[in-house]
Formats: sequence, C-alpha cells, structure tokens
Amino acid sequence: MKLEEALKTDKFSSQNQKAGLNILYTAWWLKTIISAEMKPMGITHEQYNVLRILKGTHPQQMCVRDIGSRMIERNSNVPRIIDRLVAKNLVNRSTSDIDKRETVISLTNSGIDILRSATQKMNTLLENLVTVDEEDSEKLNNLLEKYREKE
Amino acid sequence: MKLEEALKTDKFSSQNQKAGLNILYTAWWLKTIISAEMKPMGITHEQYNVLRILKGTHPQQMCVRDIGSRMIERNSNVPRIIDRLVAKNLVNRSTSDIDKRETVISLTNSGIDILRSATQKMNTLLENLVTVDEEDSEKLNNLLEKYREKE
DNA sequence: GAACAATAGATGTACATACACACAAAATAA
DNA sequence: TTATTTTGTGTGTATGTACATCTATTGTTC
Repeated sequence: MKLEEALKTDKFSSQNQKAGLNILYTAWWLKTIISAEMKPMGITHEQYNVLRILKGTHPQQMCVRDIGSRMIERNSNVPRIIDRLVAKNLVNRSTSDIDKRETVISLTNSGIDILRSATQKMNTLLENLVTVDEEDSEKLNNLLEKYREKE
Repeated sequence: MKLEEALKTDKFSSQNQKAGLNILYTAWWLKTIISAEMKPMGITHEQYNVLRILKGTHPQQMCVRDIGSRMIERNSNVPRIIDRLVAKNLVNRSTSDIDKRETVISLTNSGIDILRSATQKMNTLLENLVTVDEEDSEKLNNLLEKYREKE
C-alpha cells in the first residue's frame, strides 16, 4: 500500500519528507503485527525483545544497563519490563555479588521455552509476511543507515 | 551508524530480518529527534501530528474518527490527545449539529500559531538532519512500500 | 413507529515511553 | 581515610498505545 493511501493524503513536500513518515508508518505496521503474534504467548514485543537480548549471553546473567543499551527503543524503562517478566517467572533477578549496585538478570527455563516458541513464530511470520528478497533488503538496510547518517 | 553498532550485536539471520529491526530502530531514532524539537513548544510529536492533520481541512472542523484514520499510529487514542490539546487551548471541541454522536475539532488561533512554528522547525530539522538526496529517498519509499506488500 | 443493530466517542486498565529525581554503592579526589 | 563524584537502579508522573466496554445517537428492519 502506498503511503498516500495509508495516510489518506498526498501532501508530501518532498520524497525526503515522505520517507520520514514512511519509516514511522512502516515501523508502526510491523510492531502491530509482531505484537499480535506474541499476544497468545502472553508477552508483549518489548518483553520479547528483552528475552531475545538475554539469550545473547545465556546461561550467563546480564545487568539491567547492558539490556537497556541493546534495546531497539533506548529509553525503555527496563526495570519495569523486568518486573513483568519476573512476575511471569520468565527471568530471575538478583543483586550482583561483584557490584552490589547492579541487578543481574537471567532466563528461567520457562523463559527459554517461551523464547524458543516466540522466535519460531517470528521466523515463520517474517518468511510469510515479508516477501522482499535479500538483495532488496540489503539496499533497504543501506538506505536506512544512510538516512541516519548524522546519528 | 550501522545497526550492528547501534544494537551491539551482529547476530542477524538475514538481511530481511535485519531490515525489520532497522526499520524499528530508525523510527525510534527519528521519533526521538522530532520529540526533542517539539518539546520547547510544549507539545509532543503525537499532538503535532493531530494539529498537522487538522490543518488539512482548516478552517473547517474534523471529527475524531477522521483524525484517527489519518494518524501515523492508527491505534492512537485520539480523544485523549484532544483532551490535552483542548487543555492547552490549541483546539476547540464541540458536538456536531448534524450528527450528535460526532465530536468535531477545529484549530484555535494559538493552535495555528504553534503549528506554524512547529512546521517551520520540522522543515529546518529535516533539511539539516537528513542528507539523503531525493533519488535515494524515492528508492527508500519504494522499498518500504514493497516491504509492506502484504498489508 | 418500535425493536434491534451499527456507529461515534468516552473511559477504564495494562503496558510502555520519556524524563526527572532519589538512593545506595562504587570510584575517585583531596 | 574522608569527602565528593559517578554509576546503577528504582520510582514517580505525564503521556501515549492497545484493547475492551459503556453510553448516546443514528440507521435499519419489521
């Protein structure tokens, strides 16, 4: 669907301006689909993101700060997302022995199970949903990184 | 900045999968910059979005439903965003005479003023921030629309 | 016209974001 | 060593998202 159709307007002052709105709209679209996919498993896509990050060092723990620095949305309030994962028994939380300021988090067995099925679902979803070929995806990645040039 | 650097990982199973994360991350990045730009004017970027939509029919009114269908994030809770704009005297809210179920919204003079400066700021921001040329922006738009093919 | 269904919007709740601030622990300076 | 600063985390508040439910009004069907 053209963005013009999605936003019911064709008043874009330039391709550049349209690109900004197109990025925001596409992200919303993707996030909505991912959330719907995760919902039956009882987690949100942000919670999935945290589990996915924890997988990176599993079975070792990771502190809250390191999780935060790997989140797609950097200002996520990680302690509170962890609260909800702890309540669902998907992660363990404890104070670090080395540095008592740090809270370290690790996946529980349930957490690993949920993560496995969630990842499976995500892969299937992406395969069926997004039919852009690898070459075009690479072009898209390059253009997005060029877009963020002044980051 | 490469996404690998931003997310401190290089574990992407494909360009396709990376593209999904890249879209989400770029949207977050852009949204953060826009929010910072709007903040001194006392509005959020969602509120700006509503003002911008109202501009489309100004000086005519628009009902809540029509605003919602033009929002970048479709599930926005428009009545509550309107609440905040009314509180700041940037829009007027009244019941439609034709259909008493409808609440119609219009810009106030303050709303128009704020919108004018906000739009000015946004244009300058985009000019300075995003240095992708029109040709590349067009490619980016085409790829994003291709990405949403199954919408 | 009366009964029923559909629609527009408001509102409640859970979750998340954005950001300020508080507090304890660790690192550093004096 | 003591005082000060920095760091890691938790928490409060305002805003927004996602979704369910409620109410008033309008449209439809008989």
